[in-house]
Amino acid sequence: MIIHINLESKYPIYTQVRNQIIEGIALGELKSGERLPSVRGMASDLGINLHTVNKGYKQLEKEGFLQIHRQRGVIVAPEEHRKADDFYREDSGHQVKMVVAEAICRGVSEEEVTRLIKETYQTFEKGGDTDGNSSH
Amino acid sequence: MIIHINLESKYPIYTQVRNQIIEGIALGELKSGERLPSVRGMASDLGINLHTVNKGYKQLEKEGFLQIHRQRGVIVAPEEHRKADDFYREDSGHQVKMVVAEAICRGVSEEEVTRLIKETYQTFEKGGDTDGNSSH
Amino acid sequence: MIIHINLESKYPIYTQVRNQIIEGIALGELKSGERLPSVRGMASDLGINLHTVNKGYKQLEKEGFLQIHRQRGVIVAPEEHRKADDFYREDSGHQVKMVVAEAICRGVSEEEVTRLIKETYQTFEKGGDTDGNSSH
Amino acid sequence: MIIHINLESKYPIYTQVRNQIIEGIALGELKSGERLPSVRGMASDLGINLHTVNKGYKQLEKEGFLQIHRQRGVIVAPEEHRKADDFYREDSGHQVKMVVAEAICRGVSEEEVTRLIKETYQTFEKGGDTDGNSSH
DNA sequence: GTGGTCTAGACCACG
DNA sequence: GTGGTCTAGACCACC
Repeated sequence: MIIHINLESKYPIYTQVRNQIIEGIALGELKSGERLPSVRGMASDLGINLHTVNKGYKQLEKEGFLQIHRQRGVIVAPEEHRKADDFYREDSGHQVKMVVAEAICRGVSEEEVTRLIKETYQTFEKGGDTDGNSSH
Repeated sequence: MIIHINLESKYPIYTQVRNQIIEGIALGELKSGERLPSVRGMASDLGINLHTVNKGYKQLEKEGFLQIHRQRGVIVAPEEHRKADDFYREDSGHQVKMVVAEAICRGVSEEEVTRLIKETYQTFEKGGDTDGNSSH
Repeated sequence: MIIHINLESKYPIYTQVRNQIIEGIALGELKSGERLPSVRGMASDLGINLHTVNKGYKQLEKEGFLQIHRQRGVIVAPEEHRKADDFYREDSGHQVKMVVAEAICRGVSEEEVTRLIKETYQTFEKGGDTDGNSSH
Repeated sequence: MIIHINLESKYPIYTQVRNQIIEGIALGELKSGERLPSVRGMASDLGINLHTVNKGYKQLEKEGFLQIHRQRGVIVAPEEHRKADDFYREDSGHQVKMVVAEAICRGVSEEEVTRLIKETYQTFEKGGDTDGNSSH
């Protein structure tokens, strides 16, 4: 599981960390129960501040993706802990709404969006993220 | 065109303004060439500062959704000005990737996501004519 | 002498009027002593506010390009009245400096800039220099 | 890198800041990757408001001259990010046209303009001080 | 009356 | 300590 940090990105670093860990789980690179590097280790690997990594981990814990134990370290939560809840549904619904609204405004058809979704699913099923590190 | 501001939202106010104007355009409530309230008028309606509205308007102008004229106010840009460009495609691609990744992590199937997209498109289409013939 | 107003331009309308009158003089379309449309006439032709035309005219008068008489209307000033003065030299020097500075920053060579200047001069000379006996 | 603000100038303060930073880059005083003062520092140095500095920085970022990072401050963009694009070419073409038109009207010969361009280039190449009357 | 510019001062997000 | 956001209020440019 390699994480790429783009210091030029408009997204804060802790969000990049969070996003790429979620991608890792979706790709199957990170499995339930698997252990992640310690906050210090990850921060050192990425050359960033340890508070930044900690913030990403904490958010993932709050969202049900990770479990943080004082002694046992950080592990990927079992699937049951990260089922879709109301908060997730509301948030993703909003994101989808904005993606669709902007697509309509820009003249992108529903077929194109659906195809993009399908292709994106395939990249995850294939287990190959080919998108490298664009704008993380 | 009514805009609701949520001061508790994690999204900054100017982004909420931006998003809801994009929704309005997608819904066809705002048509090309139509005039938006002045920054002062909108700010007063929403109970927020005029600079905040101005920032939302400026971003929409940069993105090609609006045109801001010195004294003639703010109008919705013609469709040609808001076609999909590379910057948009990269950004929306990233958003879609994160939506899909989180959906996979949360056990949401591709069918569910596709259905949500479809339903969202329908809510916009139901809104009626999404501009396109306003230029005659 | 036809003037085109671009309401979408970032330049104020009165500046567009001013600029195009200067271009007209440079092209020889407007000759010394020639009469310009009245403020009202020009405003009506262009479909703009008469104060806007008036502001453009007033600036040109201040700069020595026009003479405004209550009775005889607006005429192009004789060449002697629009010779280069210190104020002009300072201002154009500053404009040239910024053009050059930005060209350097953007990797545009001196040759390219000089060529652009030459080409621009040619477009004006092609327009036909019939303005008295100037030596340009 | 010293910036002079002229409160009496017809150019807005944020533009003066922008222009002089571009001059600094052209002169080689500011090199790619070099850090600029923080908005607060610069504002304090110049005796102006931090929002004014911020606006100048933001414009330079939009134009590709600077990169603004959340916590790492403001740095000069690498040369690749500030290559000539269509928008620049159109804008500089217009500026050159007006400089030439006014020069013709004022009886300034093409040779004089070309010489001024050459001299201006030399002041930048020399890395010398051109600041006699910058944006005053 | 419109948007543009500038100021002043506060709190937050980020690292 | 950095830039980001938001507020409040002033005056100017433009039409």
